[in-house]
Amino acid sequence: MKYFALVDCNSFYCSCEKVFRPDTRGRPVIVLSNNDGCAIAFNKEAKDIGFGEMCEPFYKLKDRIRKHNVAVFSSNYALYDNMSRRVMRILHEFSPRMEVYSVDEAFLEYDGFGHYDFEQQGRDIRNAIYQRTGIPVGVGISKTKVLAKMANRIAKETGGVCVLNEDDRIDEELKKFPLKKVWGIGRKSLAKFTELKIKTAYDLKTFPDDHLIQKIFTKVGRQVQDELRGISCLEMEDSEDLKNTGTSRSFGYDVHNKHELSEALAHFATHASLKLRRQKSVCFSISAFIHTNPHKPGPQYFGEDSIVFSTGTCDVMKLIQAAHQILDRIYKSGHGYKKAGVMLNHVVPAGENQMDIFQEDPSDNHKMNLVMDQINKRYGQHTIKSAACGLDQAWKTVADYKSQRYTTAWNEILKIKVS
DNA sequence: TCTGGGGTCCTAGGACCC
DNA sequence: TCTGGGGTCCTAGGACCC
Repeated sequence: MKYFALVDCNSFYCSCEKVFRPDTRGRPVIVLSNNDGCAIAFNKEAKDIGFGEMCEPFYKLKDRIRKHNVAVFSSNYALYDNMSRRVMRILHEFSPRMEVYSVDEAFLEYDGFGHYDFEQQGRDIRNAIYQRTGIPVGVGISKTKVLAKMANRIAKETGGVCVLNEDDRIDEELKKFPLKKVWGIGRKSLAKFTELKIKTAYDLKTFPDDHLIQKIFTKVGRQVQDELRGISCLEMEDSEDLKNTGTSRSFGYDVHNKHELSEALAHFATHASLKLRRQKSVCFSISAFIHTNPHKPGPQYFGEDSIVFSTGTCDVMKLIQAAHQILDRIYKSGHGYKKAGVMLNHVVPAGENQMDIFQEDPSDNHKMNLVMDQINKRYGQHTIKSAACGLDQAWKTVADYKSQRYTTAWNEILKIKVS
């Protein structure tokens, strides 16, 4: 019998900020999305006083934030990514079979051969991560991924570790567990389940008509149902390579000028191509889009197009060029653009490109890409870049409450004053 | 005034082929 | 004029996740 553990960092972004800002201890903490647009992460203190609705616009919260002395941060992905890596590295010591599911959570698999004291294992994981990173985590362990997810939810309310092993105990918890909290059940299917009078996880587990579930909720719904029954359908995914990747941003203001859009797209293509090169992959197509602000009244425009390459590429210059070609096709003057982005699709490992990518296309300058990456790694992001990205980048997103990159930039390292 | 960003998987249906 | 059946591949869009 296999077992799955789900380890999930408690309000991860807030916890990262708290590690370096002990003065926020005991205070509510909120982290904002890109562009300081809306609130996306809340610590327990913030949730306790009523915050917690995902993606509520920041401007609507300002009064309450002031009233409750909430500590507010712009999102600082350099910090979160680095803290995430530290957590994952520690976690890896606990099982060789690990799947990093997101920036703040990972599955561990335990095979059926060893005899494990899972309660103890859970406590050890928590202690190790907290001691070595300052990040608190919850650990849920059970027979399937869906049940491990559920155990993790329970763990967060009951002291940090929850092991669901005995069938009677599982059923008891399933009966108390609302369907909408089950992993894989979203808003749309919840409505349909309600029509079928399926309200709890237990209702779904014991629903007699499997064919009906298959018909309405497709394979996905059936898998959730089986997983709740303790039949494992969702395996560990071992490849961490992205299959698609992209970069997009909302702008700090409405952009009317095509030149600014072209700079932004160059910037996004640069960023996305770096993600490709990091995992030693190439893409066979690029798409780019620009769109107006959907929250504003008046005519909207959403322009998008793509270009397919005959050979895979991760060459930043080639991708910028392609993004600009797309912009020429989709740009319409007279609109104020609020958001744009670049996506790289049909991604495959560079080695799987029909021929060796490093010899295949002479127009791809790989040496130059490698040198640029090395310089930027050593001296900081954007030290060297294509002039197409522009210099002032006035369209940049707003981030008025950003903390320092304590762990990844020498000049922003934590300073301690002794007085 | 101010409303995020980045992913995955699945299915239906069209295009195409024999 | 009448006009089958079966298969594959691809893509757009839906749903879900963090």
